[in-house]
Amino acid sequence: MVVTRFAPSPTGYLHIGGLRTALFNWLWASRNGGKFILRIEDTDLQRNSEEATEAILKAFKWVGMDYDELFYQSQRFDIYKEYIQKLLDEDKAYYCYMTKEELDALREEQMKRGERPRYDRRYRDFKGTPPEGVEPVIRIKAPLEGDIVFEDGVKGTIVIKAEELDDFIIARSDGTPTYNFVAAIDDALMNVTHVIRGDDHLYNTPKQIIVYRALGFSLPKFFHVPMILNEEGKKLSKRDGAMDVMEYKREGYLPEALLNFLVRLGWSHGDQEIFSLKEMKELFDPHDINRSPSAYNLSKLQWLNSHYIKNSPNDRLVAELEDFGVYLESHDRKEILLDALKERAKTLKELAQMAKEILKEPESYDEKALKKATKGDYRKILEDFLSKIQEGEYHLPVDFHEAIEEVVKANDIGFGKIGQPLRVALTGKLGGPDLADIMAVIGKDEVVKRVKRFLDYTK
RNA sequence: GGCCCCAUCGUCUAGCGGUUAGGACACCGCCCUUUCACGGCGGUGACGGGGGUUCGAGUCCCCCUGGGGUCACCA
Repeated sequence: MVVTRFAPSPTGYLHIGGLRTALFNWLWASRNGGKFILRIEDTDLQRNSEEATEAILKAFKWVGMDYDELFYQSQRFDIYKEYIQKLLDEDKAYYCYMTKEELDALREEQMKRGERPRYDRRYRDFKGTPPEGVEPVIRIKAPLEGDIVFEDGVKGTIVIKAEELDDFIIARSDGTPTYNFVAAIDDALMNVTHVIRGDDHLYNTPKQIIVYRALGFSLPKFFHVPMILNEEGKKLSKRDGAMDVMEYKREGYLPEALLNFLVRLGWSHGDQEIFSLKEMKELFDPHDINRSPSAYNLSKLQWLNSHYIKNSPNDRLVAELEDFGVYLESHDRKEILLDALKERAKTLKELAQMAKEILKEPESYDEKALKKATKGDYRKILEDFLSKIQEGEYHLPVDFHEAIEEVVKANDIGFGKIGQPLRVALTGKLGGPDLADIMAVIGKDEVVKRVKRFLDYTK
């Protein structure tokens, strides 16, 4: 069975790059009818926080990614201890009594000599009496010579010389195990078959392989996914705007748009751009992941988002808009409103803004729009229109449309002559949905009220 | 700096020795239209440079250049 996992350390929110690797793992498990594990890597008691874990779980929930199992490494220390002891017993790991200060000094000296800083293995075969008052760390015996070779599903064959590695620490002096050790143990114990992760982990892989071998575990397949760059092609950082996945929710993005955007970063399927969740699950294959890093680009995300908004049923939009302060549930013209608006919104936030601009009478009139709207005999035209609609029943867009047509005909003018002043009177600015739709949404009385107010204002 | 990875339009990418180098976003123009959008049609625009291999290289090899990653008692 295919088993994948996403293993974040809870030190902050879930960021966009993390979400993509999680997505890749999730999709691959799903495609194979396998299992997707979420594993919280909280072995460093100093750094991780419960809020961060909550934030990650919340983000998963928002995008709709479900996991089959959830683990916290902090609850598995007993297991790790057992394996550390096993390595100690088998002489594959050892206590190292070098203090942090001594290590720092060694590093500094090595740097001065132009060497690569690393532990010199001085306690590897230490048989004497340990120094007093030093709580030792435990190091693993890494191979002294040869190469560590593995096949990466994205990058191809990776060869790391043994000299590049040192006897890295598997347990801190306080007894807690470290990342490279526990990651390997858990991936093995949880029967993870495909490790898909950021390529910043490429160098951890040989270290983890050392652990696998020392314990006789069989290796999973590795896929190291290139990082996501910012729009300038540099490393993505907090300054590049939205890093937190939940920020996209706040900005009015639909989760399916975000996922669609992310799945196409570093992966493609011919010329296809739009992928439903179902299609992603059927088509995604980590073997097709690109070898080169890709840059984040907001306008593509916006395009995708507007696509998904356009294709959302109105009742979904009604529900989504409540997060943005627009409540349409009981509005009897919400279908007309939403149909007119969803064609032109890039985000839910914009959609909400546009809805508000129609539902509420304008607080002010845009200066430029005012100039354009108050040319010629706009007053007479608007007054004609007013007396026209005050006579009869006007409810549907077609009713209002007819009213406009009649005024146009009676005055022998173009549609624009009444369109512009009417639009500004109604919404305070140029641009926006069909006038007849707007009027049907707000109703005849409100139309009359707004036009009168406009006439008054421009007197 | 050592080691490693990467390199097609501005961006995401297709390409897997022989293509007028294709698509998408963005941008520009035209059409549709009461406006703004949507939509339709069209356009600008790329194989980083230099050597090889080959009858023939975006595709294979080497070098350069340029990006990126990594060198913790973090993960």
